[in-house]
Parts: sequence; C-alpha cells; structure tokens
Amino acid sequence: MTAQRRKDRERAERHRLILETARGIAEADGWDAVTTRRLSEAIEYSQPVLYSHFTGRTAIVDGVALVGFGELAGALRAALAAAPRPDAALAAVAAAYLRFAGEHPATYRAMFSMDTGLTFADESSPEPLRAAFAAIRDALVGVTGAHDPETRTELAWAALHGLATLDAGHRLRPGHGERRLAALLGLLGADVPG
Amino acid sequence: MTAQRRKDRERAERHRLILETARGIAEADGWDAVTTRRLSEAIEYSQPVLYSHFTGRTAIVDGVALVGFGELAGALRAALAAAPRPDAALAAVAAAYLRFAGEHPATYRAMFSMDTGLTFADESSPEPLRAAFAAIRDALVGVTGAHDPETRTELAWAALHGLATLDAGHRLRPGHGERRLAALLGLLGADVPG
DNA sequence: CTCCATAATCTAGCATTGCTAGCTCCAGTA
DNA sequence: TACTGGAGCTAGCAATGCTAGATTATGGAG
Repeated sequence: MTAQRRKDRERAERHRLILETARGIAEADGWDAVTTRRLSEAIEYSQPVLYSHFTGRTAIVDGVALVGFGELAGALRAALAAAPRPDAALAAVAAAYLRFAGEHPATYRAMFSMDTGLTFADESSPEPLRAAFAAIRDALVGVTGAHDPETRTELAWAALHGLATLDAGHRLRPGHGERRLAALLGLLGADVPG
Repeated sequence: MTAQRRKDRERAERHRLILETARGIAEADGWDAVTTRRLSEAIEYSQPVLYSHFTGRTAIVDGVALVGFGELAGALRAALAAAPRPDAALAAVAAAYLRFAGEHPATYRAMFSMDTGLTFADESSPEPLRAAFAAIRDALVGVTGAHDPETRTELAWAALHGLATLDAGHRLRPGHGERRLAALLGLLGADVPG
C-alpha cells in the first residue's frame, strides 16, 4: 500500500498547484481570467481534473480564500508578536492588515468580496479567519480599556476592511494611506465613553 | 418634429425601465440572475434592445450604481437636514448610510463591490457620489474639531462601508448592529489628537 | 512475464452566457 | 399611395462552467 501513499501525496501536491495557479492568474489578470480552461491548461491537466479536486469553480475561489485567511492570520500574529510594546501592537497589526490587502488584492477579494460557499460568524467559520479576528482583538485589548472587546474588534476590523476595499477600488485619494491609518489609530487608541 | 420628441421620451422611459428591472432582479435573486435574456424578457423586448441603450451588461450594472449613488446622496442629505442639532447629525447620517446599504444590498454591491467601468477619485467621479461624500463630511465637521476633514471623512466612510459589507456577508455577529454603530459614533465624536 | 480489473485521465459535447450580424416590418414623408 | 429610414427581432457565434463516456495507465494475481 505504499503506492497509495505516494498517490495521496501527489494528489495533495496537485491540489496545492491548482490553488496556487488560480491565485496567480487572479492576481495577474483578475478573477474573470480564471476560467476552467485557462486554469487547466496552466496546470497541464484537462478540465475534469479540476472537478476531481473541487466541486466547481467557486470551490476553487473558496480554496484560495482559505489559504488567504491562513496567511493573513499569520501576518497579523507575527506583527503582534514583533511589536515591542502593547501600544505599538495595534499599529503594527493594522499596518500588516492593510499591507496584506494591498499586496494580494485578488486574494483579498476572494476572502471578502466574492460570492462564496463558505460560512462565517458561527461555529463552522474557518479557523484561520477566527485566528485573524483574535489577533486584532488581542492587539486592541492591549491598547484600550477593553470595554466590550468583541464589538470594538468588529469595528476596527470593519474600518480596516473599508479602507482596504475602498482603496482597492480607487475610491480614496491616492497617497494618503499613511495619513488615514494614523487617523484610525488615533481614534482607536482614544478611550471611548459608554 | 413632435413625433421625434415623443420617441425621445419613450426611449428615456424604456432606459429607466431597464435599470429598474435589472435592479429588481438583482435585489430579488442576485446579480448572477441578471442575464441579458431574463432581463430582456422581463421588459418585454428582445436582447438587442438592451444594447441600443447600454454598451453591455456591465454598463447596465453601472447605471444601477449611478441611480444608487443618487438615492444614497439624497438619503444622507435628508438625514443631515432633519437632524435637530449638529452633534446629532453624524448619528443620523451614519444610520441612514447603513440603512440604505441594508435595504438595497444588490444596489450597494453594484455601487461599491462590483467590477465597474465607472471612474472615481478624480474629476470625472460621478456627481452623486461626491454629493454623498460631502454629506458625510458636513456631518463630521459639525461634530468635531474638523482637523483634516477630508481624511476624517474618508475614515468615517471606510468604517461605515466596512460595517455594511461585512454585515452583508454575514461576517459580523447578527443583532449587534446598533451596538457597533454606537461604538463607531463614540469614536468619531471623540476628539482625536494629532 | 502476462493478463486484467480498477482507477485515473482525456476527448468531445451540452446548456447557458454575453453579444452581434442581418433581415423584417412599420412609421412618417412626399 | 409608394417609399425610405430606422427600430426591432430572429438566429447564431464564441466563450463559459460543467459532465458523460471513451481511453489509457497502473498495479496486483496467476
């Protein structure tokens, strides 16, 4: 049964290849360019192979999103751990969040802006997403009175997400990202009444 | 030439009908359900008629987005005008913004989350969008020290947009919208150092 | 080493999509 | 009343996601 073991490994590798290739095409030419034909050609397999790994095109997008959640959680945790002092942690985490969104716009879109089959906000929420949420909350708790941290974390997340998506859509003034981030940190750092 | 006048009127009316129907289908069954065939059938014309009004499907989405910008700007201006005192204006505007996004999710998607041919952030930005931005800024200026109002307006907008989109994607705890809005208003109302 | 059953992979094609070429037919003019 | 221009439709193309059925490779039994 050692042959089976090897096949499983090759299959997992190809699974990874599909996701990586899809992500690459999406980051290069947008998600519309990720057609099953182009993707299958890029991985040098025929289209039906894709369907032996994923239930359909949207499942592939979901797969990329999941990888993204893992990366984002890692980046936030790393920023949190590397921050010298608690009050610097929030700035580091926020900057890391916006950097991730800016450097991987298509991945970020898959995670947050595309019709998805993933479920959230309940127990079946992907673990990496919960980890990313926890990183933001931990950073916030370190800097503020920690009154109702869940709500404040949701709010900080929403602000970061709004900045990321509006900026990606060129809805905000270019070149003012630093200033906006500073303003956000100023708000979040301040004690909130109520 | 009175016949021409009538034709122009009918044509404008049909233009409006197309946008309204497309929006209705999108709000009912999502944008994926807005196919040129279903849309043309709903307006009781053949498909090519759509292309005599719009350059393509995305132009129709853009048209709905533009209508949405107009409505949003109107709602924000109304909220601003109806607020009894300046410090209540911000709460009214923010609530109106989230209400609009919650009541017309597909329209809101067309405005902010879909690949669009519209341009923003420069002079050619749609006028209604600039009007909506101005309404938020005016509300903010009334409540705070108005230091760097452009940046603070972008930030407030981003927070509202983030709350709207994450909530629409069921990424936030249900039933806590009021609390999040209150927390946001608390942050924005507080004076920010720097 | 050979044969064969199983699994893996591909070829070919379906239904649906956005979009368009070219015909038809009707309204308005002389 | 004949004619012309344009408004609208029928029919069809290329591209998409997806799948059925044929085909080839794999690996164990004799």
